[in-house]
Amino acid sequence: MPTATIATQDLANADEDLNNFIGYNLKRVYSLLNADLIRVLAEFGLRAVTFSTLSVVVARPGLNQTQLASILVIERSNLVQIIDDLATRKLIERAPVAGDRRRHALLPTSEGQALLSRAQKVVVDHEERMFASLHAEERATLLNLLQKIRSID
Amino acid sequence: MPTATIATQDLANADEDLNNFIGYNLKRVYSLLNADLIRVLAEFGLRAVTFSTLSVVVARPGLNQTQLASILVIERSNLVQIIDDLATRKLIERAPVAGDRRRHALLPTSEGQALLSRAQKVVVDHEERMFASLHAEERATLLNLLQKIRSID
DNA sequence: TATTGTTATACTCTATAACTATA
DNA sequence: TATAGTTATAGAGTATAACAATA
Repeated sequence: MPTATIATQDLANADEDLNNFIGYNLKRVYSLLNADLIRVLAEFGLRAVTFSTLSVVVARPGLNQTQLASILVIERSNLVQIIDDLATRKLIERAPVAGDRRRHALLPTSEGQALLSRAQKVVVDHEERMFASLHAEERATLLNLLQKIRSID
Repeated sequence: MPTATIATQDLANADEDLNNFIGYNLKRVYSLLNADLIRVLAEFGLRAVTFSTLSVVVARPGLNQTQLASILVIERSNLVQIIDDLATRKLIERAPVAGDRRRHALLPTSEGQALLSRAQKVVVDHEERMFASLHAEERATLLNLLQKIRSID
């Protein structure tokens, strides 16, 4: 065996320095979650961002695109195709706003609300699976810690 | 004021449904962290993935690209340009492996080790800043919870 | 036949600049 | 002049297929 190779067992902890960083672990977890979320949302023809957008439109009907972009922290320009996607599928609609013809009030259709309801259940199941190694209190702690970090923003 | 508009104060919690999902909070935190990490690593001409790669090469000199790709969970094909980048800058080198001319043993240069040392300090500072709202025990808890979630993989 | 590194390519996500219509 | 929505575009990040060299 050549001297420059390394034993298989040593590979397990080869990223041990990185594992001390919260950010590295967070990215790895995010990648795992995201891959599974993409998979489960595909059933509904949704991506993570169209799911999020539909959620906010259902929760706050009447928002315009600038407000929505601000809430979800995405560029207005990138929101256009997201809204197009949802509107083409009749899940939301762009309604005219009285008094300002520049704006569109975004409203969910009943189909949009129904699809969101079904998708939410599947996302809850997805999280149940992904966080199976944590008990309820640990999940609550994790949620709380993440929200605390977000509070710096 | 048109009926379809919404009061400013209602915008604050417009993503309240999403905020019940750990995944949504995790993505938002990841985005915050990543933006700051990109900023601080730019000083060293590093990206997150070149920093990670350099870390593993320094920790485990002699790995080949297939092993490294497996450790970092990135495609071998995408690793090529990452290694090219680090090698061009003389931070690592591709050394021949005795007995297998297909493989390269990846070795850090002393410049690579020195740059990594300096970059690690800056990444520690970056995490210190980003997690300022958490005390030491909370940070340890967060790290532990994230590693538990990764254990399903 | 299988593996290693590589190239080419495509798709998603994200960021920026500039346009139009309206205010 | 400023704002809302839009278009175009470019840069990352990521995934897949196929190839040459070597095992």
